[in-house]
Amino acid sequence: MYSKELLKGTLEVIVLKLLSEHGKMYGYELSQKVKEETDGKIHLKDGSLYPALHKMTKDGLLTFEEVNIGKRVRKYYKLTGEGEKQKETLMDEMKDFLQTIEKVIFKDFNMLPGLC
Amino acid sequence: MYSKELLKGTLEVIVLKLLSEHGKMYGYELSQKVKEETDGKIHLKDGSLYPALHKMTKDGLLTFEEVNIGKRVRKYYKLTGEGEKQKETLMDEMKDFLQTIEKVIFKDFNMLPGLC
DNA sequence: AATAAATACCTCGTTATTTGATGTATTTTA
DNA sequence: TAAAATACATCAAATAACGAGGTATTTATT
Repeated sequence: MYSKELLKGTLEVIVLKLLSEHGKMYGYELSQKVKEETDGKIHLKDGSLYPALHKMTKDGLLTFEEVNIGKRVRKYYKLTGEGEKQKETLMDEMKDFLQTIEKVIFKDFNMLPGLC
Repeated sequence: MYSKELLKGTLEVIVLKLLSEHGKMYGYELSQKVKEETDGKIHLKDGSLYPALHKMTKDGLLTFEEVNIGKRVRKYYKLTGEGEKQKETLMDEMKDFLQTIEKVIFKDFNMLPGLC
């Protein structure tokens, strides 16, 4: 696991990206997906994820619908138009950020060839 | 400039890397160097940098010597042995982190393959 | 059948880093 | 000579993620 400070600012863009990719997902599914895709290196924890989903909904980036699964209720989230725009913005920012960090810290490596 | 959250957790590793590279540097010099190397995209601000240098010194990662330049005093910082070790640790962590973020957010990026 | 583990949501006080504001003082440039 | 750059410093405020705690259902294990 990474120091939590490093993760700051990554939660929102990760959620937006995954929802953009998969159409609709519920909270628990998002956390499982991220854990799976990062080999357990990134955890979207309950205490971070649910408040973030609520905030993003309040900010107009997401909407949700409740679906009954037996006696449980799942909240499926999806992007709004604004959420889609924000996804683009944050991904551009993230890409630029990764490249800048790579340059200043790893200038003698080429660790992120996919971002060229 | 990046959303300030993204920069969290990057300050320490940046300082350690630059000091490792240049032997000894003073605060103002560090901030100028980072600004220069990132085309102004990353600012180590006074309010962040000086407290961080003090903390890292307290933590045994840095030592400093004061040098008189006319009537001014510059504090030249350099890495301790522990600081060198911490540099390695944080660089490894950062590299892993960047690659993980790239994987989860930019996995389908293969635009401009000829420019790599 | 009983129990543990996994699923699925939630809240809220604590924590830690960065920032912005503010300050002092010297040296260089216009 | 005034402005800009150099060079250090402190501290209250902001804020995002976390940990701890909670409720409840479903599935797997013993």
